[in-house]
Amino acid sequence: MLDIKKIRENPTAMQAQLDRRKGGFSLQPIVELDIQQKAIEATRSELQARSNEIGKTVGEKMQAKVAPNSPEILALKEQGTQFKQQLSELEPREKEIQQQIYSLLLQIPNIPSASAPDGASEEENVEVRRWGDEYIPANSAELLPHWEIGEKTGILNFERSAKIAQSRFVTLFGAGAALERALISFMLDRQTKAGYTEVSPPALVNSASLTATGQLPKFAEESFRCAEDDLWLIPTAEVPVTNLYRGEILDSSQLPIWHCAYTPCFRREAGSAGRDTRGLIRLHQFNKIELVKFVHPDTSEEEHQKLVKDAEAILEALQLPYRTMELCTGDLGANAAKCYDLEVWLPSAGKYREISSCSNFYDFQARRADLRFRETGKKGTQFIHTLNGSGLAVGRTMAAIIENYQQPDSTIQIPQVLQPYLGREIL
RNA sequence: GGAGAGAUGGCCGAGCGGUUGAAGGCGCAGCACUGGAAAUGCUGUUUGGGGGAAACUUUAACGAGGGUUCGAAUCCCUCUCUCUCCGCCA
Repeated sequence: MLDIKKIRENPTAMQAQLDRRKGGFSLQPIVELDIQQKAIEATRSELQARSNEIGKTVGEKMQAKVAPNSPEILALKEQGTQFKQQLSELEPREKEIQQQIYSLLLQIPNIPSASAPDGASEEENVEVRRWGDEYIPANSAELLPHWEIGEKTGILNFERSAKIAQSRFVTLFGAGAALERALISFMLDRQTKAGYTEVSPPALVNSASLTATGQLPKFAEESFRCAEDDLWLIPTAEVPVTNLYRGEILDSSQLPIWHCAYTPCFRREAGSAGRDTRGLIRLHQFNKIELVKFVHPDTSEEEHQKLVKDAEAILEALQLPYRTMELCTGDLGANAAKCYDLEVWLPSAGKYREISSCSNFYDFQARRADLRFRETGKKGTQFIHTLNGSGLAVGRTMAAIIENYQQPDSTIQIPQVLQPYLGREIL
């Protein structure tokens, strides 16, 4: 959520920054409602002051043993009733306008960081680095996509999963299931060593949580919902973990807080019919290790760079070729101010595919989540900066391993760092 | 799921219709005392909105939302959460 004060103070500058996104978001209606709201508030507050005064006076008279039904008191009561009547017209109007402002604000995306590159679409994302050798075998006919290898070796099963659930679900068998478990352990071990505190949060969250991180109201159709209970299946651990400190005021000495979490993630993939229908790339349920940071605003740029490094470290340890892309304003998610995507090399497709998205939200989520901190010993509060990134998506990592480590005989070599976890070298 | 109890400031805890943003204690910060500390004493110590350069001022908030009243932390209703007992169940 954007800062209404900043919008009020400098609407044109804010609008110009917002327009770097395209999409035609207008602050104008908010500005107008805000003016109305302030006018009503001034009147209401004045009326309330006078009404409070009467209440006080009556109290004083009663203490002084003035008879409750004396003309003096009755006159005051009458006045009070009149104020109350006036207030009862103003109050609902003010609330209504406040509600309108709030719901409009909830729909406005974040202002892109000054350093985010301008651009219209993903075409204009900027490659910041590339690591490892793209695996292109001499005889590319031998090269199989991961789902074919997976089905051949029996470690992935999509058909039976469709029977028990729907399409876009997978069941892992035997060494496949073990490989996933190994990856989860490896990633968590690695990130805990890097300084993140592991948490294991609920996988169902309420609407308030989804609103705080920015999935609601705009992306309701992307999440699975348990309507009876006002609970939703989490689309990412970002939601429960970021909400951990919602509504709290932390002390600056507690910052930064770094968490990593392994959770299943659930997405309806409503807008992606026909895309990535095979394999592990786009499932309704997948596992992910998420990194979430709560930091002092002064350090958030630096913390962001470190977070990207922590995600990249996993790919490097697994010896998977990748590139790091900085998203342009046209491809930036609605909540992010700045974002790097890590893309892993998938030989069967002959291209890089997103495997981690590392975002800095600045105070956008914190404002929605009322997530503040106080500088030790000082007065007043500020909003925390929140950041997160995948470290990494487990299914996509499996796909990348299967494809990049496939042997001519359709077996899969196990990356060295995973061998201690699996107790084998070949799968 | 049934029955009961409860939710107050960073924490503990009083208040149960009248000038209470809220006694008291703890904690924390500053000052005094001290060679330094402990102990002691004094002072301060919630947040949001509006106005103001500031001092300050006004308004709101005692789990959340409604209601009664001139006036609500205190009374009524709904919801959420916590605890105890019973039932059910991984």
